[in-house]
Amino acid sequence: MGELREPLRELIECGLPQALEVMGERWSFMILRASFNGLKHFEEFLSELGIARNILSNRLAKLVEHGILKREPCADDRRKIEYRLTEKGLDLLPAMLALRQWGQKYGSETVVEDPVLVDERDRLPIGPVSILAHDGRILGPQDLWLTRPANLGRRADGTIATPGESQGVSLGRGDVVDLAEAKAAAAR
Amino acid sequence: MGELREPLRELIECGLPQALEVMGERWSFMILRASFNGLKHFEEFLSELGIARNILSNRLAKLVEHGILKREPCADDRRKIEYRLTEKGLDLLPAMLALRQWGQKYGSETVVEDPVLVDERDRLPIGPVSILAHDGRILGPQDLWLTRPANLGRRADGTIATPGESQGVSLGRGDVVDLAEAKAAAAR
DNA sequence: TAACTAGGTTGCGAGTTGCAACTGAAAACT
DNA sequence: AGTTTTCAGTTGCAACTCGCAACCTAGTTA
Repeated sequence: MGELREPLRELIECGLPQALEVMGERWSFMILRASFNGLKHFEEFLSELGIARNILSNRLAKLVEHGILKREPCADDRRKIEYRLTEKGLDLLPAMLALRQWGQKYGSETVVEDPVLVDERDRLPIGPVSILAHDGRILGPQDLWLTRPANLGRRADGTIATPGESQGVSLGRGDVVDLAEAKAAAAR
Repeated sequence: MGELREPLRELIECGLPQALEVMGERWSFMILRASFNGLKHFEEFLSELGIARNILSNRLAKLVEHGILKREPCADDRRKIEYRLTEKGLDLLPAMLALRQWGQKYGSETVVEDPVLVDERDRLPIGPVSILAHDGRILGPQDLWLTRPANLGRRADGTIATPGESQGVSLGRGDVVDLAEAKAAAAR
């Protein structure tokens, strides 16, 4: 594995900071979850989340500004405003579920009585949010490798994969990382 | 679909708040990513992330306290301390990747030259972080349904699935949510 | 011994957060 | 019509957190 160390460019350009700009704020994920749960109105969020009015107002405005929620006046009651998830907001579902599954796996209290997310086809609980290979295999840290776009492998049809497609994700730093080693180290 | 509305119990018990307690802090995810990138020492994080010393100190301590990183004095130089990911920390990889993929998908600048996460088997870029059904099918928002544990389906062998296993995830609120409807609404 | 390095801690100003009270418009009651 | 209630905000103020710079301490190097 060649030494691969780039001139340490700013890490601002890797997707994560952009995501955190909105979702890193203290209440954003809780509001997002409430939206996934079907809440739409200001006062609903307010009483459900126990957040301060001004913060909620501010957060909702930011989420709307970033295109995660959209703000529509209600037809039947013109005081009311509906905050609904956009496509962009719905796309945060994997991230939210991954976080929640992690929190649940390591959290102290497990409340089994709460409703459960199921596959509507067979009503069985969903599995863990997973990192998939291009062919659908589930990948763990030990299966991942960080490399330069130039060193990408070739697909069966001989075409070179481009990082942009299929959500190829940059880790943003010019270092080859052996996640398997990291995993081994974690095991002590 | 029966009306399903619980007495609005506190939402603190759903995994997400527990996750956010640590990872909701402003720099936690950036530090985590740096860890995945192989950074181990205080001064490395400091210069790489551009974070303030005191905040970094505080965040690292919290991450250690929550068992995401572990703090080990370096063998060869007893001034140095290594911060390494634990198993619990490694388990945050799907959440971090999901966030990053989202940020990259909707972010303005796409830097193609950055290194890319690949499947080490064939060196092809990884796919999107996905929500899987128990049988491995990839699920979208439209395939998900929120239900009570009592109404779970049965597996092929006739056993009733338990929410605890296979990362069944509670949304924490006693409301049945039709995510397909939400998706349709998002489309405008 | 002096200088340097790694990892913190402390003090200070600026920015955020939470709480409570107030506003202003639309709906509901009387 | 006139009062009250509801909805979604805004404003003022206290408490907390952040970022910056300076300082501190133990271990290493010259």
